[in-house]
Amino acid sequence: MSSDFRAPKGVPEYFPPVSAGFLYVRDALAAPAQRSGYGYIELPVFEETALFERGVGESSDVVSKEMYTFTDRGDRSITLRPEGTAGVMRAVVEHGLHRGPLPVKLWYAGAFFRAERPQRGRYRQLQQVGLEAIGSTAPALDAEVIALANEGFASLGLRSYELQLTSLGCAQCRPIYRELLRAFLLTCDLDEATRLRAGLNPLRVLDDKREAVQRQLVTAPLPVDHLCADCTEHFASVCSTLDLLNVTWVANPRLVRGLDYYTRTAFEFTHRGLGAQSGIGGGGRYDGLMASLGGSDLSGIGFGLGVDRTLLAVEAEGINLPIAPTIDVVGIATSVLSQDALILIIQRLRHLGVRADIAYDSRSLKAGLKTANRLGARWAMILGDDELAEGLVAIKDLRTGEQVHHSNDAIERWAPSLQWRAQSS
RNA sequence: GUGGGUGUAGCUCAGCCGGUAGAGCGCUGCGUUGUGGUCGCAGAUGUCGCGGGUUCAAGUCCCGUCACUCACCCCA
Repeated sequence: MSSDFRAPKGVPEYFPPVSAGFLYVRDALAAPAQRSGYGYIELPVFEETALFERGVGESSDVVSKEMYTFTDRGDRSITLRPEGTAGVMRAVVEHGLHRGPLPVKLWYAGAFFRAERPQRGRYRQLQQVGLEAIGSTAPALDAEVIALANEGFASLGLRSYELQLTSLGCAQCRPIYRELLRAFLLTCDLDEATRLRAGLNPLRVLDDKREAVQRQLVTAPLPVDHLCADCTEHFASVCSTLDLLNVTWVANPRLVRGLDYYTRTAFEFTHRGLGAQSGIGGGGRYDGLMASLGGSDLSGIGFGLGVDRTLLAVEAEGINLPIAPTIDVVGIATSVLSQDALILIIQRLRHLGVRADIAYDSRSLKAGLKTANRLGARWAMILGDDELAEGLVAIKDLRTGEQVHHSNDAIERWAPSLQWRAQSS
């Protein structure tokens, strides 16, 4: 409170015990990809500004007003990545990753940055788990990607979320529809900012939350009603495959993603109970993106899942994640002599997979036990001159109060009994 | 960028119509000599966000400012 420094505005920080939940959620969201043929890709957190301008689209809010952009010492314009897809595509093209079997399947996790006004669930530094499958237009791949996101959420025990799905059309049918919508929007009574958006990117007006706007849009033409034959068939196939995979979804013909590159399949996972920021993940197909970045004309599909928001969703549903305790045993030495022996035994235990710590600064056995208890240990291991003389250690079960002695040269035999396994909720 | 709410102990918060600051939890110690968690007793801790104004007197009223927060816009 009275320290000289504070964390930058809008940046969430996680520390024990909440940070364990953060790691658990992040890993759970990434797990489905890792067993489905996706390889890990580690990318720079900053890129040339132009990559995002061209990839994400200059008319998107993300690029036009939410990027952390600065000039580096070589006078280059650099931007902290606001999303993951553009960077993945750049890396695929740059390193020729698409010259192997297609589709190229990659997953990533890390921090992204958007210079927005922070609020609940909306941060300037956000954590995302994402994946991309590049080089195939197969609708079954769209379904796989969506199903993997769904599995991630479901594996956490989340229930009150919803998958919304639509198709935005392709390079053939979208431009025609776009003009149709633009013409329709000209007949509406809109404020200046919205009118401007209608001119630049009319699709974006469709999911405006304001009722005054939505009221005028009830008769607006919708993308799904103006798909070409190919897109219609593709979308129908995606839907039926999702049904086959038993993934529940609802059609939202007004769903529009915030990034300009999406074509055909677009989806979003929303959760009630996060406040105003309901999106916990989303993605879609981006068939023209790679070509627009100067690479081959390969299509792709992917998603980004918000780790911060998913953690909020888990909390909102009151889910107890099966998180293992941070330690099983705390060792207490009651004399200077026994201290060295204790350090060695603790090290052995750690190597055998027991989570073990030492009550370093406890001035008495009493204080040591108190420390062990407060650290959440299930057992205390006591080593004093008496035990040392007989080659023993005393193991006290802090829950029952029972105490037994073990020989300290048969550690392998009793170490397994000190592992407290996490229980699922 | 726009609007609302809130700033008091480490945390959650109380403090009425102004009278020089409190609770619970947590923390430290004691109650056993080598036995914690329960219980009992004792104790420590605050620029009452910051600056100004009104007043004999301001945590309390007024103005400004900063921070946090929720919401709009937008998004994960």
